Amino acid sequence: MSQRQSKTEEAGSREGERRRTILRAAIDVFARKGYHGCRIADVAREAGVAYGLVYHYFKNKDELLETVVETGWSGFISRLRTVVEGEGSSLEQKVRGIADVAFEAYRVDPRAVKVLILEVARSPAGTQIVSRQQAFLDTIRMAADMFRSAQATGELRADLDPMLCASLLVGSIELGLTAFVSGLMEDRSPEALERAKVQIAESFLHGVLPGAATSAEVSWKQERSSSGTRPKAGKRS
Amino acid sequence: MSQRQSKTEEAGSREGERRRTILRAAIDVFARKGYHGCRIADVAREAGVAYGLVYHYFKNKDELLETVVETGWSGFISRLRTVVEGEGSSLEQKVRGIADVAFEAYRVDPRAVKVLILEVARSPAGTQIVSRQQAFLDTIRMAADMFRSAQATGELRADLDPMLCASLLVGSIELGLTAFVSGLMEDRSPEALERAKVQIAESFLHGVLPGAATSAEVSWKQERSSSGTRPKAGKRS
Amino acid sequence: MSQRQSKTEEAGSREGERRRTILRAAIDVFARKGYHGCRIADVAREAGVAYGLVYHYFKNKDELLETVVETGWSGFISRLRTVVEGEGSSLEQKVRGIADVAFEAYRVDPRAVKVLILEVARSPAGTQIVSRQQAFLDTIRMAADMFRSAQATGELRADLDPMLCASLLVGSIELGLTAFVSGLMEDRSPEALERAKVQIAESFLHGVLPGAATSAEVSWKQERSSSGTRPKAGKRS
Amino acid sequence: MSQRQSKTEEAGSREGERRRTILRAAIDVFARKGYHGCRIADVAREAGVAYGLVYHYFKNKDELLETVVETGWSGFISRLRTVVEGEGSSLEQKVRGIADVAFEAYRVDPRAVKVLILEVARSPAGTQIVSRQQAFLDTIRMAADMFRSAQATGELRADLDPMLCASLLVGSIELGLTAFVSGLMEDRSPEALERAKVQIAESFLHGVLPGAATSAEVSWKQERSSSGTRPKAGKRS
DNA sequence: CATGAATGAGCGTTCATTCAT
DNA sequence: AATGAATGAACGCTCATTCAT
Repeated sequence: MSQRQSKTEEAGSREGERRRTILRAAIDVFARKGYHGCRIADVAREAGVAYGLVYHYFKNKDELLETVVETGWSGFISRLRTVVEGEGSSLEQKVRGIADVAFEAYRVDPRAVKVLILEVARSPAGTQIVSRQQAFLDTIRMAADMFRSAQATGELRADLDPMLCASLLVGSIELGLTAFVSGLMEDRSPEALERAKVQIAESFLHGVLPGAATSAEVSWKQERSSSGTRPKAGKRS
Repeated sequence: MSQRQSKTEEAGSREGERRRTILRAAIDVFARKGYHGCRIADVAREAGVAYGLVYHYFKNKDELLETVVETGWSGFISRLRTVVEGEGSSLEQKVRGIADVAFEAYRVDPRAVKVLILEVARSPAGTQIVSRQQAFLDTIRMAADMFRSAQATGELRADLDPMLCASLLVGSIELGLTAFVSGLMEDRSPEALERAKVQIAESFLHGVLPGAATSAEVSWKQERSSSGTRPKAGKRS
Repeated sequence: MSQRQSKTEEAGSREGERRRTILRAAIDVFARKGYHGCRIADVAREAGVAYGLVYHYFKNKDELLETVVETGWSGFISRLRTVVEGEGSSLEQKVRGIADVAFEAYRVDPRAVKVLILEVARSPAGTQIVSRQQAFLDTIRMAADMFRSAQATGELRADLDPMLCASLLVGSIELGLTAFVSGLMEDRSPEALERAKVQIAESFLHGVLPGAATSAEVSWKQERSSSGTRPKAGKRS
Repeated sequence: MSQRQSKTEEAGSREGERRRTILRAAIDVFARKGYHGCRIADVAREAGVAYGLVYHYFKNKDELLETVVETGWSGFISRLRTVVEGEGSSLEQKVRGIADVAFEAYRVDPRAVKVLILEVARSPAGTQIVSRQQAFLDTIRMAADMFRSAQATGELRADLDPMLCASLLVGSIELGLTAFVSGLMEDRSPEALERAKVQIAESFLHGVLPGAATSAEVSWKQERSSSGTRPKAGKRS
């Protein structure tokens, strides 16, 4: 930001570059072979740096994963929080916002999402360093709080368990993304992603909201039912 | 059951007993520490047998997991298939049946379900022996087929992607179970499980079915709002 | 020898049969895969008996080899001793007799010879149980004694080291046999073996005897140049 | 040799130094306890390096032996080839040259020769990696070719099998060396070695050459009978 | 900072040997 | 005698981590 940076800052940015290279390599390798299935050497090779350099920037293999997770997760969480805490927006908008954030994260960096899903979301409690395990659960809790508040304002049916609603939403989104990650969905175009996002959000809302139809439902149904060739997607004819 | 068993059966059952003991121990240990986080010694200790005996019954650590998975999965899948292929039952019934099977499996053997979820459903493709990875995807595909057929008969809205519907259903159930597995749900009583199951199925159906209310919805809502003792659950044989 | 055998002897012979079966299997397996390269299970399978039975007849794996060696070697050594100590026979006759014994042993049981050569003749001193190592060296020493005596009677040139003579003879015979064992000699017919035996003996005698030609040399040369049917071999009982 | 070495050479020699240290240790340990009788830990301890370093330089235990063999054997074979293909030298000279090479190799590094003899020359075919088994057989084949050529020029009697001649020569030399390796020969002084070498070569030549006496025989006999360091066998004064 | 050689604990697997039946 | 399940020490190999340069 300032015109001149101190030496430390310059070094920091240069150092940061290396650090980021390694982090990037770690994400790719973790996504490809999994945390347990790869060696530090794989990360170093992928990053094009010397073996030992990884240990200059990261205390150990675990911290490497920890950092990958925190980096990826913190951005995700903060964006999520912005959506969830958004004053003046309805539950509907918030739910759609959550789906937006998740699918956008996947669009921007699918491999990072894969790592977050595979290595963070699940994996035995015993092995887990607290922060990792917590990260994922916190997301669900955050959503649960949102649903609890919505119940207080009457936006959500009172007979539903907020924690379960959160699990359903997150589970739907996660397995929706997993369908792409795993190759179950053959069409991985941006349009297909967009459609999936909408279906997930609308189905969920439809399932849990008190009223019959959501406000966005009309346009959604119209869009979907009017033509078979997606006249509006435009991009890839 | 019969008064006398043939020698083969006796021997078979005796040998099978040990084998099953080890398998059981493997499930518990895998559930507790994860496949990568445990050693063969842990399994042996848990089973109360000598180190080498594990290798008498299983070729190696991987085959041990493979067997755990196949054993647990095959029963699950066959029960699932029975539900999905059930002639004369509506989509609604099938969806509820799927939730029944999944939650019943969890009720009977939560640790086995945990292993199946953690070690099978996800984990890097590279490491995976085909059968493992496939097992989970096949489940989703089976559900997708079910939804495709339902679209043909008009039971499911034509504007939904069947594969995505399958992902949503499976994802909802899986994360619902994960909420219990991970401890997010504090109340793990049979009643709480039952409630969760119903909520998941109904929310999903609500979300994707063409009509406004499902046939079970009235009683469901009543049940929920009137008492916590499930006066009507009835189903469970 | 007697008309009736005691129970013990009968049992002994039945027991001996099993024992011999296992021993035979051990020889074959050792010959095929080597002592270190095979497991007790291999021997048991080859013999068609149960795993544990091997341990009824032999204390451990090492004793099994020990027994193979002693059995095979003792007969060989005693036949050798008969030849070497033969009163009234010349050095020439003794040397030819040694070659006879060795090649006959190979003709009768090539695999046993292979084991003796591979597992006994050589192998690091440290590992060796005394008897094994000694067996082979004793053979050489026996031959050395023979040569020493022959020097005393003037049958062998005085300027040769008897121990070395023994090594040469044994080495020639052994590598001659190895040529067959290893497949270097393509023609493994009895005639080819016979010819090899003669060449080895004659070349050795030629090389170390004082005189120009050995007494058998004329007939040998004639035999070689005239016909392949060994008109004179005669010896073989 | 040059005053300055390039960095690469320095590094190469430093890395090579460690590698050679381990190789040296492997030779010594293999010679002492045999390939099967020693553990990697023994090699590491002998070399004075950490366990894992062995695996830094060699892929596995087998490659370690393979390298020992190839290193030792290649030099031996190439020297042998020089002798065998030597233009203008007679069969006599070549045979003596072969003995020279073999005994010189033993003089320079008896333990390496021991390993080559024990672990390479013999050992069950199944276990053998091709190169090992082949190495030894190639040596015999090389000698066989030499003898075949000698027959064509009349230097060797036509009635002898060249392959067998090769086996005899190699066998004589090998067991001659074995006599030293195994301790059968008590006197292992350079002079004793020299005498053994001469006796082996002369006896062999005597045995297979067409003429009565070899050209070197006179001097050989004189040397043996005249010299003051052992007037007449006299055992070990 | 950068490199990669060096270290050694950890773990999967083998297999000789014992033992209950 | 015969069987094969049970035992556990032994050992090869991996790989996270440290260290000298």
